[in-house]
Amino acid sequence: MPAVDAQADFPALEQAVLERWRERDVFRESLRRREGAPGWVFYEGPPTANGRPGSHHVLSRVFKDIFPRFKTMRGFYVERKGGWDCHGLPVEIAVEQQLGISSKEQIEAYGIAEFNQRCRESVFAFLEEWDALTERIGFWIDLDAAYRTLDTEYVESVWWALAQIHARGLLYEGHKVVPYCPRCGTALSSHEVALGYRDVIDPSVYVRLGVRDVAGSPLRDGDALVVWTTTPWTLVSNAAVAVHPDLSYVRARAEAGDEVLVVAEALVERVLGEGAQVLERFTGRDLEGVAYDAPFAFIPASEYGARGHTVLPADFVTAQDGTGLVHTAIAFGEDDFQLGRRFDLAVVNPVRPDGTYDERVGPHAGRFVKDADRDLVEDLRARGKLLRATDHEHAYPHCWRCSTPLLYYAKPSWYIATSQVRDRLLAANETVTWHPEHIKHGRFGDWLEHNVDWALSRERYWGTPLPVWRCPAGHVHVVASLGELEERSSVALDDPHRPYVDDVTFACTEDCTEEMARVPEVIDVWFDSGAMPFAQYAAPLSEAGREHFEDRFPAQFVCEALDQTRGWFYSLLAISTLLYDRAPYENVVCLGLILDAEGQKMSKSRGNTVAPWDVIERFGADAFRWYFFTSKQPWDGYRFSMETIGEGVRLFLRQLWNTLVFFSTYHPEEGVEPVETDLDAWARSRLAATVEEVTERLDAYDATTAGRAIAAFVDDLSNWYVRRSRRRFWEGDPAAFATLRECLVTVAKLLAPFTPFIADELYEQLGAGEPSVHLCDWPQEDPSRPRDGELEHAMAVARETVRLGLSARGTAKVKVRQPLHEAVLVAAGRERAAIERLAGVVREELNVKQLRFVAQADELGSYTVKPNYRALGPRFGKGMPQVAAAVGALDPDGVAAALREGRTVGVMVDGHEHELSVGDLLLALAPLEGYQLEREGSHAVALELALDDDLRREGLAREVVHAVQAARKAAGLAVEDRIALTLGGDEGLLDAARAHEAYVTGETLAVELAYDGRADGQEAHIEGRELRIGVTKA
RNA sequence: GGGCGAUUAGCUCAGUCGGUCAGAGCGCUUCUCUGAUAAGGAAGAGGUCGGUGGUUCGAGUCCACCAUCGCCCA
Repeated sequence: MPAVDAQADFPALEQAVLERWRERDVFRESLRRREGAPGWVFYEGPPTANGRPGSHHVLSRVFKDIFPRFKTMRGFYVERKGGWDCHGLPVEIAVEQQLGISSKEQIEAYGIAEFNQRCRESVFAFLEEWDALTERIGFWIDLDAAYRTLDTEYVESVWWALAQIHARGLLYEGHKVVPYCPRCGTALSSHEVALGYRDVIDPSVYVRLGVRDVAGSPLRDGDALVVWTTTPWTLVSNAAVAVHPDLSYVRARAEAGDEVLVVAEALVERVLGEGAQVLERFTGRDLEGVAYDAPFAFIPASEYGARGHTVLPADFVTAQDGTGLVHTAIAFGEDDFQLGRRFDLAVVNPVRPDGTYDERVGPHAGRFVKDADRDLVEDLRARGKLLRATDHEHAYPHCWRCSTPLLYYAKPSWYIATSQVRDRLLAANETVTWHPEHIKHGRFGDWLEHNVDWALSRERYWGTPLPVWRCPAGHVHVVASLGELEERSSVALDDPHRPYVDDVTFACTEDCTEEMARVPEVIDVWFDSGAMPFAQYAAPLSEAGREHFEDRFPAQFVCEALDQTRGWFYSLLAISTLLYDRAPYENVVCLGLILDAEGQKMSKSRGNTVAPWDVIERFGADAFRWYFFTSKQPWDGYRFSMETIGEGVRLFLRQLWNTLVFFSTYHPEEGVEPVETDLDAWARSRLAATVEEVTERLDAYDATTAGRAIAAFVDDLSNWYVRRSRRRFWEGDPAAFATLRECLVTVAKLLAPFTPFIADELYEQLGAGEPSVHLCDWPQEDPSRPRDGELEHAMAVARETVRLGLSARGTAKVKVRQPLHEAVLVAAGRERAAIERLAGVVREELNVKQLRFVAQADELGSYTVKPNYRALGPRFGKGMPQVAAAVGALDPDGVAAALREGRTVGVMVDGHEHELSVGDLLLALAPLEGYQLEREGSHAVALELALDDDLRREGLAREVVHAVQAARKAAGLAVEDRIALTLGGDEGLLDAARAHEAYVTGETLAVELAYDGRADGQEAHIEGRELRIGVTKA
């Protein structure tokens, strides 16, 4: 093969690979080759293309890529259909900003048709950049056939799903309390609410409410209930006070005061201060029905119904904070609302949609409610109803686009009764494998446990229209398709969006003469994306689509960021459970957040985002991918920095590449006998082990460990196999080439899902047959070459021995270039056999003439003996300290001798004799004077440091070679150039060179060697002696 | 306020079943090797494994509480 460029520029190389993929149509070919194979299904969670893709999109896209690639190579047919999320408030807001408007009135004045047309265009504003980035990072997905949630067929599938849900009685209009932005005039989704929490200071007020009707209760006239709130503006519509029926309450008097107040017993001190005097105890149940005077008189009790301004029992009340008595304003809190519904209290809302009080709240009418807080508190104080007022700092939700504090409003909305299928949701979740595992019963399972009905409708414009038609008599019909709509109305719509669909009416489907018209709302975008398993194929309305869907449901794999637990992961599960009573996915990988180098969340507003293109241009897509896959477990999140990615390039990709460069530098020689060595067998065994581990980890969706296993193998290959085998490559041993080639080709395949560019270039350079590595089958263990565990162990021992020997040299400050006579090794049994098997390797690495084994350490050091806790702990339990003491008192050399001979050693514990055998004790070596010795556990290497003249000369000869090599390099010669060499200078050095002339010429590729020391040569100094070197290309 | 997760060397992270191993890489210092490598090898400095209790013969690992950070929710 031709020589590979060692300085290859990876980003440029990747561009060339991309070009090759296009030319050879590799992605489609990889699918064609698996036609008819068992399917493995991946669902693409659709992004919205109305903003630039960021690094976090690269993260999710590369994880969405790796497993489909892996499964394809494993023999599955893995369709990868792209998708785009097209609807929703984020799109509307972007368009509002373009238009410079910010309210519903302005949108309607602009015209819904025009507005929605703008939205339709804006959705794909950055489609080109998305497509370009997707291709550039090697995410193989079919973007041509991508589903789009705005397409008519897609909308129809969604309608069909809603009709199914309605047919089961699970779609209803309900009054619930929703977070609402008074400025924007719409309810917000929980997602949007989560974007806007902010710490604010609100008044914290304790209000006393005098009781009126105490008959049958433990209270007396003149007592007052104490309630607490941080939203004084809701007090004007106080409807009731809630207590927990089982909680203990008291009548009590503050130390200083004489009034009798009612609070939860647990909160007496917090509310009334130390020294409060408890007069009487009772449970909340006893308070039920007690009437009280409302904090404000704007709205009379009668408006609320029979139980207005009385004490009601409620399970949600706690004694955690406040007073244990909860101010209840039906329209402004979910708990309040449910309580009101239960006790038949009317919803009285004196707040207008724009967040101001209406005329019922006399002096405050027309004011924004939160602005009235302070005045209302003063009013309470003036009328003696205020017990205490302080400031309270807490997180409060604000509109994420206009910063207005949100209000919680009871408003009519359409809901899906998911809470009725909660058990089925939980059962479906049980069938899912989550990564990381704790999501299953943690964040996600917990969320399902507390499932509430899905607030489906949005009072907005750009979305899938809610297909609910209703007549003035209140009959409701849900339309399941455009075909049905046309049948009923004789109107054929091309575009199902607003405003066109708003005008379509038809005769009531019930026994009724009225005309049905569509309700004005659109639906939550999360329903769109959650419907993708069938809607992406226009199923079930299209017959072909239905078949596609049935073949591809459920998915084996979905992957998104952690925040999708309450988003897409939930909407998928909910819809799938409602329609098919099963989970839509089998394996979920959750990805963590991307943080900047300081650990701050990346966001546009902070301006600390890292543009993906910068990374790609500097290091390449593979480097980016490799960083995400292997730097850490993906769900833990990333601290993102260019430097870390650069490190990965240097340590892994560069190392791999240079191994290829080395391979391409030499060529097998004709006529050289292949000699397969232990090193070859070792490399292949390590390769097999790596294939096994990578396969196993990828099957478990663990790219991190899998990738690190590949890196460990490449390191072994480069820094041990190649380093140890260099001479065989120079000499052209075909066995070495075959081994390295096999390793590199297999690494290319293992790496294909991780770093598809470099893997493919590696494969291409090695000329391994297919047009692309991505068309290969995944490597499998070769039954004729099983793993050789004994050899892997032997090599590990040999490398450890070398490490100890080099350490000994380092300590003695004897250069490796200086040969030594002997290394003395303490090793026995399996270890000794291992070192003997690989003695050549050990001798060369340590540069010693011979190895001598001693089975016992007596010659080199003395033993110490320690108890093996792992073996003895379970046996002796509490007796371990005594055992340890007894073992410590043993004579180590005696123990060593006994164990060597297979005898046991006795110790006395608690007056009983116990026999300890070889596994119960750990022997370690202590060094003895006189040798340079390194030890670890029972294993040691000592070096004989004495030099004779022969060794010295040989050492000098190696110094000469070293100097000549430096001269070669300085002369700019290529590694394979043959030279004419002349040496001159110090006689001792020349003597050494003469004595080892074959070695010197062989190492330096000198075809001639003269000792006349020409004057134009380079000068070197070796141990203070001068050497003149002349190097010319021969 | 609740739920979940995290906390190990200056930085980025491993650490399996509770056992005698407190680790790797990067960075730093000093050597060294080089016929592929911006590479490799050796030595050194750098740690109360966030804290406090508990369980246990034995805790980085299990439990409780606390602190800090993050995410989700209220």
